[in-house]
Amino acid sequence: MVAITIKDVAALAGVSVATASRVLSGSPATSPEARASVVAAAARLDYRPNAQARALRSTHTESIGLLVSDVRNPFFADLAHTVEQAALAAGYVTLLGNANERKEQQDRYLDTLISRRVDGIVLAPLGDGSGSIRSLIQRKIPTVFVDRTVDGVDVPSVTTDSETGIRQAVEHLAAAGHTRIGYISGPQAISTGRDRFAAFTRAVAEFGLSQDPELVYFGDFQAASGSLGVHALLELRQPPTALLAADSPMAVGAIAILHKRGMRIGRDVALIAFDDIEWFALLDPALSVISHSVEEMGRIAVKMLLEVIGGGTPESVVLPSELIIRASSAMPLAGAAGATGAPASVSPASVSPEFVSPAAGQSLRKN
Amino acid sequence: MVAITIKDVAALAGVSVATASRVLSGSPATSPEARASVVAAAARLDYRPNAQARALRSTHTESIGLLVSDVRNPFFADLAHTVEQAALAAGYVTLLGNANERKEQQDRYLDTLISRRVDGIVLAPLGDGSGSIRSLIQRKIPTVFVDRTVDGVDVPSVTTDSETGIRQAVEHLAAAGHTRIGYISGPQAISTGRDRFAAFTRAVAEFGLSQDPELVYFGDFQAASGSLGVHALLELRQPPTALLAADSPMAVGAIAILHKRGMRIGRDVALIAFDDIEWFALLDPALSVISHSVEEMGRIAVKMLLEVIGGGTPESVVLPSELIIRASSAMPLAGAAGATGAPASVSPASVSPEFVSPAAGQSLRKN
DNA sequence: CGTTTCCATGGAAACGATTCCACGGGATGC
DNA sequence: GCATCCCGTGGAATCGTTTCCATGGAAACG
Repeated sequence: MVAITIKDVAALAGVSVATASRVLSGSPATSPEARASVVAAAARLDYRPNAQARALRSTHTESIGLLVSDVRNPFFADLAHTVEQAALAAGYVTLLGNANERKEQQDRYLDTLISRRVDGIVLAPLGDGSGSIRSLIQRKIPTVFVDRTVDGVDVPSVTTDSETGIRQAVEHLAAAGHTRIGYISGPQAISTGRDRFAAFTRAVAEFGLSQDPELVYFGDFQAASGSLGVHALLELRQPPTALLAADSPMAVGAIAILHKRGMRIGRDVALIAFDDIEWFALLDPALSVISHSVEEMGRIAVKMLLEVIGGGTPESVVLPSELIIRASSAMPLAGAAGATGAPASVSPASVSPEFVSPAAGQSLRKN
Repeated sequence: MVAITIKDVAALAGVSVATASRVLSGSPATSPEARASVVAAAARLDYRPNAQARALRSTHTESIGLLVSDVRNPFFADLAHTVEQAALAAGYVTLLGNANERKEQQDRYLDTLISRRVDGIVLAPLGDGSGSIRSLIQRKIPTVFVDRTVDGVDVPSVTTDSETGIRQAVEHLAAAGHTRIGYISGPQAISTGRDRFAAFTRAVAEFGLSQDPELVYFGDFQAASGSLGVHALLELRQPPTALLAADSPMAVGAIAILHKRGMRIGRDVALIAFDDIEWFALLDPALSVISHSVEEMGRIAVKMLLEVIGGGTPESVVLPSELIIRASSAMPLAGAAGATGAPASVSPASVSPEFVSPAAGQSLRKN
């Protein structure tokens, strides 16, 4: 770790450090000769400016922080990817942190991002406005929330309107004759967990389905709780005939346990997941999902953050969600009144043909 | 962004900055009274030390960099997670970068990590030893390679022994009567791409299977190329009866295109993927995989990096891989000589859906 | 030709922390 | 009771860079 400093460059180039600095940071007040020799010297020594020192003096770092709540959740992995690409295009490098759905870790990362003086932060927040989130606001560090919000904290955000998609899903299940829908909810400490649960509650009431509180299992947005949720719901005296999972990892956990119990998805039980993940369409039966655009969310979040950094105060954006019906929920409930009843007129938002076509519907052997 | 510095804390506490610094960094040479008042002042002002300034003076930052080649690849997402947890346990915070399988992005991230003076770097390298990797070595920045290596660059690494798993997979397919295995390879510019391809070539020769070079498609480890690969392989005059994908995203791409073409995995064509991803077992048929432990890889990588930071020179570690047989490859090739291993010279071209017997095993119909 | 303007340059201050060094006073040793 | 040691403390140097300010020489102008 032998350090090569700007002094070495200046010495080799035969100029002062001030001139070397000017050349290296592209100040116009330099002569061609100085420029040439400094550039040559820097290249020859493979000089890398010390970002700490640079950031200490000037107050921007050309970097942003992105703190997601779980990298292993494909939704956030995709989000990380799009945010990073968008930021790169704008000349910023993205430091990615993983809160792992834990408040202490979120606080810890937030602290390091703050003390590393990133120019701005894109955050999928967790918990309430206490702890490091409060500091973030007080310090007026440019921040935008993504996917989630925090009550009482006034920060521009990009979120999804869960209401529409969930309403469509419930409507669709009701039309297929389901009256008892099991809901695997996210935690109520997270805005998306609350919003989606509220939307579900309203939809169930609206379509006259069972409001039995036992039909709701509160998970933590991670896979294991999806398994536990299915387990609990299927043990009920009157188990649900359809399941709705509030995010994709919980859906994965749900599918795993359904397999293990020998339940056939799409026949013995319908399943719909919030979040559209590439390979959900590859499952057999393909999984019906409530889809929303990660790419757009990431792109807009970066755009908004740049606005905040530039001193603006952008309006929050709410992106739409929509139901995509595939085979996991396409079949009417066996023996249900629904097949003959009025709800048959319900027309779902969108059906992607390739996933419910006879080709995909052909029988595949299962192990 | 009003800055609260240690000066403010010292002033409020009524001590000098030197004393404040000592208290805040836990130096023993402080009096209880000083400690109390400084801590109180810091809390009251919500003081966060400026990491830049701190790192400028002391030469360590308590942070490591982790540069993965593709966050959206679940293998790397999992790796990121385990590395991050292991590092956190050791008191380091992890800055995650995503090279997106592109050398320029890798160089760019490496540069920023270097100039931010991380204490060490865990890198899944890309390309040859040129560019920023060279700088890394020259500067003697503690580094360990993970998953991949770079020829001619002497850095401790944690990798997987692809040979065993791939040999098992080929043996297994040969035993099932397959003679033409299509291989969807990774790029030859990446060590794992080369190693796995070489292992495949050797295994195919060893078991007397077709060495037709047309049976190999060179992809780029990303999903789209898996689709292209399947497409190309199935268009051959003599298409393969089994497919082996060198990583999981390409396997996903492969599955998608197989579905679209109406090919039934496990019956019309066998499929095995390198990398075990949680939900591969949830597919129907469940996917046979060559498995290796991400958790261990991440844990060991961090342990080795800490050793290097501490001045040691740990030995490189090679982790085992093993075949896990599931339904996607479990069925013997119809009309083949059988599972005894003697590969008969049955023309694979004769295999088409019509000839596949309704099958042993509990065949489940799908909706 | 003399004065002003311009501009590349170097010296030095500043950023916010850590840390070396010197100092003073209380406790200790003889 | 005097010299020594220890220890908490403050002043100041330091890390590597940017940037303000002064300088001096060349160009431009009258």
